[in-house]
Amino acid sequence: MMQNLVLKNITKHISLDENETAYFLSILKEKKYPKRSIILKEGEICKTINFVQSGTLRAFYRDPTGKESTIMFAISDWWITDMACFVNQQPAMLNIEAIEDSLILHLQKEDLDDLYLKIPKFERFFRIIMQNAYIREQLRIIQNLSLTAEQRYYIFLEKYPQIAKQIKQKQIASYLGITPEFLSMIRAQKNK
Amino acid sequence: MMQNLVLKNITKHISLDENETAYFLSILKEKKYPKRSIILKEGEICKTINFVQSGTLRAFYRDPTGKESTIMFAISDWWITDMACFVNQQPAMLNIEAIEDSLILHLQKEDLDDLYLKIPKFERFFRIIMQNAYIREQLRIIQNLSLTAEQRYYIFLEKYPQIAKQIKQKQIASYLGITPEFLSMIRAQKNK
DNA sequence: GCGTTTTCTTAAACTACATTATTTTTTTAC
DNA sequence: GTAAAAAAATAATGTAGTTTAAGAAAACGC
Repeated sequence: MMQNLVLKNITKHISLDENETAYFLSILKEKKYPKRSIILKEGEICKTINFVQSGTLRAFYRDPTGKESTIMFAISDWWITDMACFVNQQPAMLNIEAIEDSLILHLQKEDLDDLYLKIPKFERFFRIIMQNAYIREQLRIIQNLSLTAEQRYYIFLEKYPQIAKQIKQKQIASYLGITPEFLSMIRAQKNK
Repeated sequence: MMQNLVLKNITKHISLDENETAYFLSILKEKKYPKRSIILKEGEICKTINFVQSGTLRAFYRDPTGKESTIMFAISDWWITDMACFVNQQPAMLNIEAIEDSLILHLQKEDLDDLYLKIPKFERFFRIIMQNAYIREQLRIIQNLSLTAEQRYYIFLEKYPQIAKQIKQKQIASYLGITPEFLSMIRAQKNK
């Protein structure tokens, strides 16, 4: 079960033989996180990139006044980390929390660096993962610059119906960059 | 000269032998773009990823009302394309224009796909390029969500002083997601 | 070098969204 | 199941940034 999902994720982009599969699985560390627990806390060094086997995670930035901005959600079959912190092994800007009970596979920085050398196909795999992440973030920037909050809300609902079902409205609001009160107003409009 | 800059850019992350270098250079196509000329037009298929050897490019989205949002600038030593369009060979969302006379090296999609197979080290190279792009875009999202326009303006000036010197204020405004009039107000404040 | 076009500035009126406060609804903890 | 806590809704007031318009400054084309 554990193997299946992450291997299926990998083999969307590269194929692995038995040895490679065994080696890759051997460097993953599985860990359970109950709802509301913390996977990464700002200021800590982010040692792992994380695959969500089940559950839901949320990455958010907390500004000096305490205001939270949700940077991304990750559900089953997604990879998530504070990439800046992970790559450069610097203190994390982001917090990552479980918003449902979650089962996470951790891949350590050193193990990933080794993996790139031992099985260079993983360069390809993560090249594609990074490429997709870049494309996603750039599209989000375009939308944040050119659309109203209301338009962004309905696009979010369409694009991530699964996630929308699982999370609080205030978390959607903090992803859209608006207050929960204003999101409430947007939703009230709909029924006019 | 041409070789030097792009090779220097590549060898920051991977090393190439003579044959590899020659092959890589052979698939690049150099082209001059005078100021105000168009490298990519929305709706076209984006066939190349582009290295700026000299000059300055701007990628922007034009919404249905004609309002422009600048997505990125690229100066000497940067890679730029409409990545979503390039990767999936779909019609471009973005326009890319030269805002100075520019000398560009084009790398075609098919040639890059071949390159990944012939010299897999380039998977690593572009993995790192994509990773950095992702990190940059994510930081921009964090800043757009958590900072005021004024704060974003001064961060832009600090982070990209080179670019700031070369471009029009209205282009900075459209990168920050504000009107040129409001940027003028911000700048006027400073002198109080 | 000069007329034309584009960019920048200033200012008044406007709007999308924030803030604060109160009430209602939903979720959580035991 | 129930009390307490958190989330959502509603509404009044406030503000960061927009719009429109007009004049001044800078850049451009020939």
